[in-house]
Amino acid sequence: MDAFFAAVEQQRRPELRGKPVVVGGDGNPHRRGVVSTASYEARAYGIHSAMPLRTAYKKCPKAIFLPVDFRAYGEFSRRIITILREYTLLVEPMSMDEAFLDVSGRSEDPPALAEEIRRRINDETGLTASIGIGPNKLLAKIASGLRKPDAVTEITADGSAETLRDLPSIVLWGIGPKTAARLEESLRVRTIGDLCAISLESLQELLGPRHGEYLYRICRGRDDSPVITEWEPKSLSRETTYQQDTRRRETIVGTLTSLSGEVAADLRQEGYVGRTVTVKIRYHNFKTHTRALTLPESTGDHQRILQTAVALLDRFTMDRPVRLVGVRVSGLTRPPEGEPQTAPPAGESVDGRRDAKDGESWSD
DNA sequence: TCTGGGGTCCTTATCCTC
DNA sequence: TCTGGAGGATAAGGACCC
Repeated sequence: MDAFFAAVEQQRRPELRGKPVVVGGDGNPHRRGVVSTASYEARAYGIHSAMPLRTAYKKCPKAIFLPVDFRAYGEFSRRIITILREYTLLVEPMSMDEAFLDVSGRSEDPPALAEEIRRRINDETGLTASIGIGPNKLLAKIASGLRKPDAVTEITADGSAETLRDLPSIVLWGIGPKTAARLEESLRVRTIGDLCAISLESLQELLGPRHGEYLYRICRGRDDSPVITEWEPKSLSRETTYQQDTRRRETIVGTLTSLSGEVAADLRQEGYVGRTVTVKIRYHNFKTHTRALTLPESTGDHQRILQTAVALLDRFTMDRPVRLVGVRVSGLTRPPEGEPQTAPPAGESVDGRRDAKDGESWSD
């Protein structure tokens, strides 16, 4: 979808159409937060995703700044996914605004099919989409970004080498700013064509065996990854950035309490328990550290997660102001049939003996 | 001076067991 | 008893994606 969050806001509030709209944070450009999505009108001022809201405000003070309304965007997303599933059940949602479709089982001409899907999304939601067609996910994804907005673009197997050759290496999945810089500095690689000229061994020496081999394949347009219609999460987490850095332990413990509760609620809702608890601390200078502990058994219980998180907090040096605190639970599994995913509320413990033996009182 | 939040995967180091 | 791997689990950090 093109500028999805901003486009939804402009769709449901017609007075915003044609104006620079910036969606991000809590909608206050004087507080901490970054741009999630900028409308095309806002992009004309140099505003883009991941830019600090304060910076965006300096570039265009008259832009309309709005908070992120995930619920509203999720509704549009579901409507779009429903349309897509009419064409194939092999739909892999990548995020709220992006999905892969495997239409190799359909007989239509792919561009005609894509054009029909693009038109139906527009008719039924008022939003524009850009669709890429390719012999694999990698090339379809690149194609979708070549012409935006509201376009259908195809990369064929035969034409892929020529199409890719002069594109900057950073358009490839898995090459970000750091890797692009390393490739340029060490190997004078700037385009995908440059990358194709580098030996497998050189790439692996620079970037490691896995990443090197991966880049060697994708710069040639090779990708055999399947369209995955559903997958299991590996971790669930919550984190928050303070509006002002803090060094008060009570404040941080309070934050850990609410974050742990939110993670526990997510675990319960999604039907998982997890074994490893990780606490993340970002200091005022943006240095970010984690401390993790793997428990003897999985849990989804708020108090157990919180107790572990507080113990982990004590392993950080609290000599600098903190700007972000996070809690993550990983090593997720489905709890065994018939067992509660979380401890029952205080006074209803079914497992009091173990609590007493361990000397742990986390029933309150 | 500024730099969100929710994820995944990889690399490296360390410890432990066989 | 000592030594050296192999290999799994855990922990920490980093790059990347949307």
